[in-house]
Amino acid sequence: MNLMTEETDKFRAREEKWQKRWKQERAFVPLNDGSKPKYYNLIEFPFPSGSGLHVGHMLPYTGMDVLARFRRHQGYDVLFPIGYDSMGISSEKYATKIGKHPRDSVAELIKIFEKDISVMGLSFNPESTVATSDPEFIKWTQWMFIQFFKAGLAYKSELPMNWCPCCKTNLTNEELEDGKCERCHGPVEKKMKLQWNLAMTKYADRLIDDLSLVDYPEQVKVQQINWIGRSCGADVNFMVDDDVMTVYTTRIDTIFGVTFCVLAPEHKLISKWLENEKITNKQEVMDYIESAKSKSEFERTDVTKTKTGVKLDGVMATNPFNGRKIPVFISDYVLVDYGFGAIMAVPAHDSRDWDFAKKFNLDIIPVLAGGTDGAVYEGDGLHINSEFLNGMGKDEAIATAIKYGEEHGFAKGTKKYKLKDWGFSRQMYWGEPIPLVHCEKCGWQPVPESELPLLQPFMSDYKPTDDGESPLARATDWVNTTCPVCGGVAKRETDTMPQWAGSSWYFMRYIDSKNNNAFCDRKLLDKWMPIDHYNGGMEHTTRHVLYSRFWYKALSDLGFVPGVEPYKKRTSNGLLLAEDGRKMSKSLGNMVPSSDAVARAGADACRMTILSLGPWEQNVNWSEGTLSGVQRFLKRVENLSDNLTHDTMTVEQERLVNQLISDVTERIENMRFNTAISGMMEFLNAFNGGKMPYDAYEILIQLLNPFAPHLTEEMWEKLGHKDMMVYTAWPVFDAAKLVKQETVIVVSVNGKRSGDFVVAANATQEEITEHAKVVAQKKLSGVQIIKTIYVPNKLINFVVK
RNA sequence: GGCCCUGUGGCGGAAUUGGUAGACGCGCUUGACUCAAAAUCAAGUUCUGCAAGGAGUAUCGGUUCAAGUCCGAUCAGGGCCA
Repeated sequence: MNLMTEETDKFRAREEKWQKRWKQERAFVPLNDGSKPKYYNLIEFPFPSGSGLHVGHMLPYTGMDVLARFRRHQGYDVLFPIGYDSMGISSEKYATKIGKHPRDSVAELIKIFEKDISVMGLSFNPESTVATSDPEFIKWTQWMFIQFFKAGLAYKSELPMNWCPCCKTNLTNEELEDGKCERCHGPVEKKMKLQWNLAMTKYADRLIDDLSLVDYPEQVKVQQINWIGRSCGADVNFMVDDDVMTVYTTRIDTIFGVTFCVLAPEHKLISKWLENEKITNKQEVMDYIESAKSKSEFERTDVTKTKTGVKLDGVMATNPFNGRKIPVFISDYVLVDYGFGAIMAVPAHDSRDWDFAKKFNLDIIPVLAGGTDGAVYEGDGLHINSEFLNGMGKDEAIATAIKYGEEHGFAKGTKKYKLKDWGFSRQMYWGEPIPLVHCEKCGWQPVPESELPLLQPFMSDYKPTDDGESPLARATDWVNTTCPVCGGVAKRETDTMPQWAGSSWYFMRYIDSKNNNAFCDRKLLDKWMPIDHYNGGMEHTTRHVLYSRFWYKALSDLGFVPGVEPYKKRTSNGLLLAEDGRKMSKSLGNMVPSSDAVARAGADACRMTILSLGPWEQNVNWSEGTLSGVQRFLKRVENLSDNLTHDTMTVEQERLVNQLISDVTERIENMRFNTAISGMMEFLNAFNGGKMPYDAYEILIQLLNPFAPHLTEEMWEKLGHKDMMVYTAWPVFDAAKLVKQETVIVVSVNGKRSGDFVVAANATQEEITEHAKVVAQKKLSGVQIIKTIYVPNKLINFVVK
């Protein structure tokens, strides 16, 4: 590729000059004096990892930097911060790999990251940086947890957790990929352990309903709604002799078609029935339970696999609606932590139940009209074989059945969610210790606020233990403490918080990063929240974004933050892949480190290349060709500064300038950076071979500034301006000057193009029609014009026969 | 299996509400400059055809005066979920 290496040195020297000046004049520090409206522009902060920053990391930073600079030109007081998500499993793993303590490896990595970021000319506020591993930051993360604990949102419960024997830690469902550990890709086992939860499901309805208050891409909203998985259904109590067996169903209207029930292998009633010898095929049942343990949720609910299960001999349930006795099975396709871990099966109208009934030779009773014999029918139809529901449609039958069940006390209408409470315990060293102590007399008590932050003890060996306990459990001096209430003997909680804890509120610390008395001054929160624009990866839609929305709502209910939503607007960028179309990675050797690209072509060229590659939301491939094309463009812009005229602009030149302002403004606003750049290239091409009027050039430089801030500052200075470009007002266009003097009219016959002609913009329709007939003469001879369609300033179409 | 997205030259990609398909960039071809090359500048570059013309936005069908754009089916690729 033909990069101009001798030019690059010049570019680089200039870039350093301006970066230094921006820093000296605190150009990117918000004024915070109320003289301008605020704009909070946010990127997702990186976690410092060993592979360093490549051009892909720079994509969201650069795009949002263009917007930050654009908003400053528009007169906003802009907060555009960056920090480091330096607490959690990824930082710990990196430290382990290089054999250093995470506190040291994190500090080193942050230095490298800061350098890479600064040479790109990104306009982050250098005075508001935060790192989630800073003791001052941890203090407030822990403080917030304590508020949640006091409000009853944090509780301990025994849940089946995903135990990764390789990473020796428990993972939430969100940290699984295809049922395997997302970090080591190894298999995951189910393991029961007492752990801390945050009661996120309490907010499930609001997390769905409040989406109407925010501007997120439709796709993101849909994904969050599906993830939360709200369903309206009914709890129905089946009796098994004296035991109540409750099932959850969304189709209570099919109750008369129930021919069996299925329990999850972990269901509590099973162990009871095994103990009291109710179940007569004990060994078979126990074997099945054992085999289900090793399967992941993914395997268990895979609809394509054949159903397995065991009948519980000796157990019969009674359908409360008709008194019918039905058999009970256990099967692994029923999950213990959704609903009650128990379902009623209607084989005639559910394919999973159908498969199961066929395999075990069970009755199939159709209760909806419209099906055919010998096949499952999952469509709608009027109810049959259903006593008092006969003849009803779905909605009416559901309402009637719920009413009947409620009147008789064996069913009630309820809502259920797929969303689970947030498993908040981790068994790793490099996480915020959960700030609670357990006293025999007083139970769980929060660490007094004056003792925050509660840091982990220094441990040189912080590898997790083999038995699933946190490494902190080995630090007995630290674990043994006194009860903050009664002063008696107590033990500290040894589990730590997940990676997602710090990132759930970091954006508020940016606003007031050095405050010692509060996580953020309330007046400043009122001023800067909510975030006006938050851009980040699509992969965070159901994790980070949902967690932080929950966190914010919880703080809001406790009166600590204004409003109920943290992010007014959310956008997502695509991935920047390597030139070969694969993900950039060290091991594939296809990585383009940003520092390397800057060294070869300069920061301005690098920034514009990243944004030129394709549309914002789509995945794009890095291209060295684009890099050299952009560098050529920048060189031409610079050379043009020696080729300016002071002539007044022609009418056509004025139109081009106004059109450019209009286009670039609109395209930046809509994050269509690739076409904003190509628009400026077109503009330059329109002046090929000639001179550009001074005024036109000055506007081009202003529009180009957010993309190529260094070169444009240099040219701005060369034009004789003393002030820096950072706060110059954005150019405005005159709509009256956008009108073309002449337009090209396309002539078509029956929709097929047959020529075009140029006409004055003020020509009448009659003149145009006559002219068009001449142009299309060949195709119009010997035919009859039935209809003429005229699209003003664009096209005229003759419909002929 | 469900939900969602994408499919346009040799390549990356442009095309308000349906209204000139291929902007812009890369690459390539030719020319100028040069002993030569690089860089730069100029012209060209969807396919087919000498040309007039014809064909053309994954495939097939539909709606419309007019479809890359809207509708239906199919195929291919990707994402999220189960």
